[in-house]
Amino acid sequence: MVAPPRGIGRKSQGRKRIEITLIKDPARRMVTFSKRKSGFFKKALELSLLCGADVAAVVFSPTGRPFAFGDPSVNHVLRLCAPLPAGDEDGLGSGFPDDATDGDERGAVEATARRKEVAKARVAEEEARMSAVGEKVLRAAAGRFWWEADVEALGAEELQEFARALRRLRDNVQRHADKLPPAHASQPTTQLH
Amino acid sequence: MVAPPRGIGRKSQGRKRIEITLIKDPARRMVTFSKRKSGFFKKALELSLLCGADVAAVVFSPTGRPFAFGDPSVNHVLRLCAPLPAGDEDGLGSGFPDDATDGDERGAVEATARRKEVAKARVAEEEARMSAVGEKVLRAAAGRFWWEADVEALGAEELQEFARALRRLRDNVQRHADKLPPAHASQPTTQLH
DNA sequence: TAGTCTATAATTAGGCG
DNA sequence: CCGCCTAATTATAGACT
Repeated sequence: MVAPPRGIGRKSQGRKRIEITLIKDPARRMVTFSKRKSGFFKKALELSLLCGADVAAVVFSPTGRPFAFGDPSVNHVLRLCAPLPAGDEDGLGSGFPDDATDGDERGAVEATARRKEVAKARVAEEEARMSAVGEKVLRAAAGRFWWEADVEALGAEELQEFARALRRLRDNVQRHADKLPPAHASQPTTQLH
Repeated sequence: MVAPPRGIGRKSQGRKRIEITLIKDPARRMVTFSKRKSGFFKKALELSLLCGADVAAVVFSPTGRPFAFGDPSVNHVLRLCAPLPAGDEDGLGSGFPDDATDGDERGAVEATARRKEVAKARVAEEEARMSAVGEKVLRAAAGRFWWEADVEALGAEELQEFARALRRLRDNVQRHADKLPPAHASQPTTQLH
């Protein structure tokens, strides 16, 4: 625009702080979604370029539209998650919209079956492993509360895993503690659909 | 060199601009990766919270280590891509647990290395999952382990106390971790040699 | 629904412990 | 690797187009 508005010429108050909670107004929510989706994918791209990391991201808009980003491609990255012996469905490679600038693609169906299984297997193994550490901690806490467990009973590696888990959990708790106070307004992370 | 103002030394020169291209120095690259990965996942979380969108992201570090974020969970989001037809599609089953077979697209040596990384992946995924505030898959902790506590179900006061206990335990763990022999605890990244 | 613009909030490069 | 700190770079909420 050539001539900036005069009179009440307050062009912008600049960015305002907003609390990270579901935006009620659908319209504003979509605008924010659109902007942040762009920023999100941009971050994904920078991460892959700067660090040479493989990155894949899938996001469903509030209205259910799928968007995806992948470097080298979503399928490529997801394939890395599944070192499956059977290459039976090698013909996939196209199911996902591999660009951030798309919006109306469907049909990641073929590749999904595989991803689903892999994810399931991973979760199972991961839980088994963690439960091992968890049980050891509980054993070390015999009679007391788990948070009073005898840490010295853990090995170096277990200790590290344990510490990581704790840090994560603690941050998680902290995060919720900050925005819970408001009487009864808080709501679960996601509940759409 | 220009003599810096004597007296109190400047602690930092502040952020410097960098061009978005592969960072040569491995060490620096990993540092950047860690920081940006955090930021990236945080953006993913905010996007899901603000817009009630389902988001899933998988990232492989420069060393091949996998990290994932998912709200409500990676599996949940990916599942949205496949309405899972009535027909049986769970036939795969083989999973990847012990089938040493990997995508030999990278050679035997690297394959072995990757296997070790995959073992580590359990923890990474666990962390990512816990960081996803809306995690509902593991939510029904009835009979689960404390480390997957349903944070959202806690009241404000309980939350504070919980966080306090957590912090205390974490410090305790950290304290012991420092005393442990530098066996293999000092190299969390687990190089693939 | 997607660009533009502005002022400000948020992220983060580089250093240190 | 994690956390903290500082200062500069980015990302963006809000308002329009």
